[in-house]
Amino acid sequence: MAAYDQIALEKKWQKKWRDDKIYHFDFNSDKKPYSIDVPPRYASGPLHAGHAVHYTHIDFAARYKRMRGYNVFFPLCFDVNGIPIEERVERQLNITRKDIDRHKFIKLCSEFAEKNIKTMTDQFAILGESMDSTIYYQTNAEYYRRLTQISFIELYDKGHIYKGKFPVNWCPRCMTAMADAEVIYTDRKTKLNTIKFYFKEQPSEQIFKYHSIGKDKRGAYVEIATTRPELLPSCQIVAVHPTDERVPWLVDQTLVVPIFEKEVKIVEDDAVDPEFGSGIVMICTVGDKEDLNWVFKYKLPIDMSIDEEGCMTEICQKYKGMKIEDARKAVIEDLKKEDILIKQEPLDQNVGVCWRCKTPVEFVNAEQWFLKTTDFKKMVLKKSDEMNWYPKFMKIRLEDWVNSLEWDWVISRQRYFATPIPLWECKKCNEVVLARIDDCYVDPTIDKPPVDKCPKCGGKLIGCEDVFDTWMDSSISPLYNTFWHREKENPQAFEKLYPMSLRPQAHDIIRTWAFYTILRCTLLTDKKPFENIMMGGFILSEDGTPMHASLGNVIDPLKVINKHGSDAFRCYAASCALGEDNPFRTKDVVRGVKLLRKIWNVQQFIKNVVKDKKPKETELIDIDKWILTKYSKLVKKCTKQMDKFDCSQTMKEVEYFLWHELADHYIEMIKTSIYENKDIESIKYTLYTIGLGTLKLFAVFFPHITEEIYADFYKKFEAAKSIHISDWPEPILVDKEKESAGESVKNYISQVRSWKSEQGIALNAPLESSATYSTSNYISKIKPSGAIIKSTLKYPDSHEFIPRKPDVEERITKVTPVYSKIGPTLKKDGKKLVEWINKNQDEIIKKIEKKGDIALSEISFLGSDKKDGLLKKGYIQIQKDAKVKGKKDSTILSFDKFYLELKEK
RNA sequence: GGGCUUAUGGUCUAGUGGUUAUGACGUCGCCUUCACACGGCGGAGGUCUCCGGUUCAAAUCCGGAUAAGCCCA
Repeated sequence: MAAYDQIALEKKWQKKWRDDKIYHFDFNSDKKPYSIDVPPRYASGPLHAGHAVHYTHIDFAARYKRMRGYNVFFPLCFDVNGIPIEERVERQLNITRKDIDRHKFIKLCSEFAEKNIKTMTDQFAILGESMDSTIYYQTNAEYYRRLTQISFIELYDKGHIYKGKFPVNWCPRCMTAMADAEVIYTDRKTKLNTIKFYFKEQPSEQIFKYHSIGKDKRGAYVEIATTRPELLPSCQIVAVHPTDERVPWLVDQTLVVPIFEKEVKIVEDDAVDPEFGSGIVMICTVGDKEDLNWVFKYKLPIDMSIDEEGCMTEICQKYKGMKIEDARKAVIEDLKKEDILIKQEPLDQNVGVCWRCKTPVEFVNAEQWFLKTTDFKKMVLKKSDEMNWYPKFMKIRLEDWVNSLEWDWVISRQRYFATPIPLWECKKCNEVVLARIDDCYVDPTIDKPPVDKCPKCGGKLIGCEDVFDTWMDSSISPLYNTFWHREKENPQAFEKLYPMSLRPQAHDIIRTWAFYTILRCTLLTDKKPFENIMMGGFILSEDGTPMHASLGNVIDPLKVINKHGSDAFRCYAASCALGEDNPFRTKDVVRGVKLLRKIWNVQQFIKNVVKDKKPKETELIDIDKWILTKYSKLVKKCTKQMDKFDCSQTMKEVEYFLWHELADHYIEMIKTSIYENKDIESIKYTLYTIGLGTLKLFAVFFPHITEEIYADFYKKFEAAKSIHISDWPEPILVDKEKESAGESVKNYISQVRSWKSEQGIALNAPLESSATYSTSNYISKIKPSGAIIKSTLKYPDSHEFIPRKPDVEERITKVTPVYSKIGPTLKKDGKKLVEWINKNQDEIIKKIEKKGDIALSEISFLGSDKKDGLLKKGYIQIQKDAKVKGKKDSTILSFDKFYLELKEK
């Protein structure tokens, strides 16, 4: 027997596949293309087990389609722009991007990413992913960024881009916009100030019975608690929770903001925490993230109290120009003087600060570029309807997102490591000059504009320093993959490849990657970007928490693979249901190891039986027709399931078939025939066909071991040089009669085996059984396989199969109702009948033993005069005594559907 | 707070209205059998999260509750 070393054979094949270019996408092929819009892996670090599972799922689809005869486009790609990489570089070197030269910083980011790309490329190979590395891209390359820029220029020309103001996180000390990821939260002690907001008009007297509402010489007021009194000038509304008992008195009333004398309305809103302060809160533009939601919900004006330098703005009147902290002190002093401050209490607060300098983060208004999205909701929904979603419910998430859109997409970022926005602006009149499409890729911070000076006023043109949101790059991946605007490289490719066949992705980025891709690609091409979209779920850690680097619970797939092998890891991956969250289980990998060994052993058996000649189709014995029918049904089912990307179910089915139907039943049954060289041609043909077929079904999941077995045995008889470019198996035959006969033989053997086990008789011990009795129908099913039954169960050769009842006294022990028959026909009466059957057991048994059945007309409440009986109608099932008397010198055992006569010892 | 999803033996999981709920891991018992003891055969182990409803019949359909996951620019 060949030695089995999973780890060694995996290494061998990974190298060979690379050398032989097995997974090559052929641009000149006549085969139908199947193009996969692979998620470009983000280059901020190596893969963890979650990523590994996700890409393995994509690989299953790629391998399946390849075996189905498609020319599979499965690129290797990486996403290499944006904040997380910048952030990691900054943290590693403990600098900010503003500390060093812009282009030097970009280079550091790029070097950091390249290192990770190299690691991940190796990881993909080790995982056995069948990507074609000759179709490669990374999103920070000029060839890719060029397309991002061209897409922007086209969208600009179509009028979908505009410039506007939008609040952004801002560190007043570093003087820079910040991404959410750069904001960290720390606990801080601050003061909660309770302030009087006077009513504009005197409210009804009844209101004063409630808490936090008062009256002084200046009039009636409500108490509002705030930690940020310096934001009073940008207070826009005041809100209470809808269940608050004061709602009827407060909502729609007008209050006057102290000091600034601004009038604001009171609204009711779920988002108010009734436990905080007085339960009445002021909403300012814009103090924190929550305020931003209010802004869009109530369409509030974005008047800012704080500017980019952390100073108070124009609207703060006499506080204008003060630093935030100074302004707060001054406002509190003034409130005290006016007797408007009721109290100050210490408060523990969780506040967002700049990760580096720990200064509290503010929101400031910044000039931003927008891509219109709210105008295209219907278009996106229509395109998403034109795609097949797997699983379907994921589409609802996209729809809900699209329907909830309230503002357009801010596509500019004040960052460095990303695609530059390809435009220049006039210093004097703000006129925008776009780059020429032919000049892209351009970097306006280095490159000259296409015209020397402003075409409108002759002013100086300044290169745009903003860059694009990373999603601007990744959301045109279908356009890059299909050679959009790259006709020179490959003139027919776009026509041939767009829309792409499959978008695989994870469900957490539906609102980003899926949405933006559908939006942009449709705006640019009028067609949907892909036909099918497959959503992977999350891989949780062993303890059930989601796997995140920050939680410290990530599992390194290479550690698992070094110990158990990639195929075993892929077995775990295959067991993860599509679209659902799956906890990682080392146990499941170990189970994979067992399955692989089983596959290996079964295949060794087949090889030893079939030997060195490919078996020809021949006259088949019953048992072969049985297993071939089951196998053919398996192939059909697997094909159907794989078409729906249901890998977990497919692997389960193949595994069950191989391990139980084939190994435990079929092989056990035919062993003696092989040793005795009986029916050998039929068996060889069956073993070869099913051996190769199941190996192919498994090849999608376990590329290494299947290739090894294929190369070692089947390849010399088959055309394909690798199992992975061989054809997906076809059903061989479906013979319902023989299938049912085979099932009877299987059940017969398994029942007698169980009985032997119960009796403590070794399974291979001889059993002195002289005859099997049953109905002629049953006997005709199992008798042709009599030799197999005898040899498997170790009966003597003289054992007979007799088509009649043995000479026994039968006794009915129980009559049970058959609900599936009674219910649908009798409906409400069915309940009574069931009750009656269970109550009158003895009577029913007696009658049946006497007359054979009970007529429905005998059961009074049914009111039936029909002659049909309970048994005839199938309303009841009879259970018989397991122990029956036999003839002299013998015992007769009763099994389900047959009797077995044993010689008395 | 909103949307979507999930809840099944100790653990993970299949389950498509039909009453005895699938399989794996673990566990217990038996069996060296010539592909495999990392194997085979068998057993024990379940109020199908909870509360209502629809139905002759609900793990399954509907409503509500609870808990968990993802997303909410």
